[in-house]
Amino acid sequence: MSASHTPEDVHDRCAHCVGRRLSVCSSIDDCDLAILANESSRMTVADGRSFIEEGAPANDFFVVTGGRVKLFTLLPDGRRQITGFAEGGHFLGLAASTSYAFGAEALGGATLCRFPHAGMQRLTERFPNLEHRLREEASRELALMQARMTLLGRKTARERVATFLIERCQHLEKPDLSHPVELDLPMPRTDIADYLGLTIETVSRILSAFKKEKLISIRSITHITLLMPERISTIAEGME
Amino acid sequence: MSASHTPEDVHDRCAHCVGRRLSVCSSIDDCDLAILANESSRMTVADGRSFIEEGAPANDFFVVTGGRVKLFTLLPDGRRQITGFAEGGHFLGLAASTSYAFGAEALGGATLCRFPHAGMQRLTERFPNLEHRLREEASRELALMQARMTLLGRKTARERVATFLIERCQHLEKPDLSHPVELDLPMPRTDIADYLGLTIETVSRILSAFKKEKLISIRSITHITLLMPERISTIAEGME
DNA sequence: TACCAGACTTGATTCAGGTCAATGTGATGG
DNA sequence: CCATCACATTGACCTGAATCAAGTCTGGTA
Repeated sequence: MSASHTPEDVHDRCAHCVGRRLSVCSSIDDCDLAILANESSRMTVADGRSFIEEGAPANDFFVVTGGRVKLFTLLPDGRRQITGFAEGGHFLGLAASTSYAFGAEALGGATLCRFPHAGMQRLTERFPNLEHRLREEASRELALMQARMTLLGRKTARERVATFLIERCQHLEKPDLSHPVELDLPMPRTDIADYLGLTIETVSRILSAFKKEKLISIRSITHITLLMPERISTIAEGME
Repeated sequence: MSASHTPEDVHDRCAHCVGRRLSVCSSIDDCDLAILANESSRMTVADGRSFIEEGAPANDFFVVTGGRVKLFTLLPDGRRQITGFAEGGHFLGLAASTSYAFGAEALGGATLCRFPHAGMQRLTERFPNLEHRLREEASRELALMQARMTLLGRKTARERVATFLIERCQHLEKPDLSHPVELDLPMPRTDIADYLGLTIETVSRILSAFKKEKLISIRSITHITLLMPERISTIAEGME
């Protein structure tokens, strides 16, 4: 235990963390939380600041404990593919062997919990269930990526934007497509475009088209209401 | 031990399998091979036959022990995205929660080793290292998918085809881009197109263009020689 | 040897989405 | 309250890849 924390402090840090509810940390018993806390450290990242460099040696895992981050890969000439957005509870760093396969930066400020690989290994040795939980996390991510590859390889711009809107719905606590849904889109259009493999102009045009078709209403740049979520979902699946 | 196999048989089945060298099975000691064999069963799949149905309950893992398979997802109207090709040693089935996130079928005939989830769980309980190995496998796959998303979202047709050719090189035993490389492309153009998010016409045209530019020579439909692998690699990275 | 079917290539044309260029909007600070 | 700046929208035009439509090649078979 460090000089700056009593065991109580350390225990509490993990006990009240979103990761405790949502992430891999749930596989550790209350009584062992101090061990978990001792292998991890908190950090905050300011808006737009990068905390994982693509290609850098992969030394840490991260859990997003607050705010949002974006994950991306770059081509040498600067073209960017955003491979995902992550928020509270999301586990980061599995897509890496010796070096990270992606970069990551905060989207409007984020807090993270960092687990050095060595510490994580001590944890998995002590709590075998954690290793299983990590694999589950990787599996979930793999399944998502299958869908995203289909989006990028085979869907039209309209279908991509519709899929994005529906995805956002499903990140809400009670996803329900049978009634209008209010969405907050915290990322700029550039990020949406780079996530969907489109340009900002195309994203903008399609949102405008959806508005004209009364599928959505745009209350402000970040605040969109899906008026007919089920129709949008149909478009998203390419069945329109 | 079953009626049809002596323990020796069972042991040998795993001992001489490519999975033993290349796949997750390498995390189990020689002396325990019989246990591994007892939790798995061999199967062969004829060319074009499907053995994983997208959306079906995920009950098994598979190791490719011979031949090749293709993995894909479908849209309701039949558009297809091939998410990967797998050959000897490849572990399949991690991209699934309760149901498979992808379909799989043999490409020119394949042999597989099937591990029911229940049996795999018994194995991971007995051999904790195996669970770690599964996670590594998932991480490797995740890293590959990052690159594939960038290809599908941000690369031009020319860059995609070049990337595909270079990827094929790297599947050879001694990848070396400093000299001409002979490649065998066992998949039809349709599969290449569905893998790259293009049409067969575009794939065909670009291969023809590469031929005209003396970057490759096409000895037969399946047999291509990369004359200037490093130039192709440069194109693949978008730096041409 | 000729025929056929399926896979591939090539060419002509179209079109979805990109590019380039204004214009609009809304938050911040003087 | 206006100027500024970054971001978003809209419009005109262009282009890379899709689509549509012939050919061509290959291997199997009779």
